[in-house]
Amino acid sequence: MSATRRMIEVRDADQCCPSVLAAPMDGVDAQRLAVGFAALADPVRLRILSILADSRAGEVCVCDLVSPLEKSQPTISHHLKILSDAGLVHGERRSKWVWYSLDRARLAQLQSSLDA
Amino acid sequence: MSATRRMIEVRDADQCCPSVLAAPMDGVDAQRLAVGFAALADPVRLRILSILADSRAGEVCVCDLVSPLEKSQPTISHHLKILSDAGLVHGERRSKWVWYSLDRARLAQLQSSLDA
DNA sequence: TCAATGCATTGATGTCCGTCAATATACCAG
DNA sequence: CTGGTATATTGACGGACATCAATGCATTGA
Repeated sequence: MSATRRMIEVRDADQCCPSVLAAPMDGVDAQRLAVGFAALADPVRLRILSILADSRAGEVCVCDLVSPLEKSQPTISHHLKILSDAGLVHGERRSKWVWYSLDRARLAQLQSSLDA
Repeated sequence: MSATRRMIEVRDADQCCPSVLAAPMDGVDAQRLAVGFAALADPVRLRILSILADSRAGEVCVCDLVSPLEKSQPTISHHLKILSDAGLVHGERRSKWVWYSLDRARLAQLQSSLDA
């Protein structure tokens, strides 16, 4: 899988944001939403999002996450892949480093699915 | 455990809603938030919340959940306990039935933890 | 070309979770 | 008290997940 290929699967505007409270949800919508919240259901991943949100440049490389989170580098990569599959972050390779940034729009979608 | 005892552990207003995006989160806050999102990270539980939100009286008994969700009664009870422990629903016994209702304030807390 | 660095993937391990059958508990009607 | 109904709990099973060591791949610099 090439680096330039990795973005095509990320998002489809229609399939992301049913509302929990607006109407009875069918199993398919519920399953999709559950995957989104599952990405948020881990303290390491929440802290990754938090660090990304707080970064000056809006992005950080993996090497800058390992030490503050006190997890191994493979573990951090694992969590970044889950966040990336959920559309919450995007990674871009620049020379030796991969820079990850937050997708605030995707986060807002999940948030709005909880609208009253 | 008696029915009247079950409410004491439910909530403490201070411990529920750190913000993901406002500042770097410590592990304790992240852990607490992750527990909240984990309660939302299952399609059956999301559909329970959805059914509760859509109910006329604002509450439904367990017996009204089993058939639409196509899960066994113990499974539904299991999910209701998880939602209850997370403070997202509350159950009240009235005669033979236990009526569950949505805690919209708790849901709003989780939602606001994703504020930009 | 070679060694070093940054990141991803694989494989293994222990733990947690969703599910249901069986059982227990609570309540009510008779 | 007895039987029936509604819900909760227990125990067991299979699958998913978090974690890390080892390894692979890509990039850079010498």
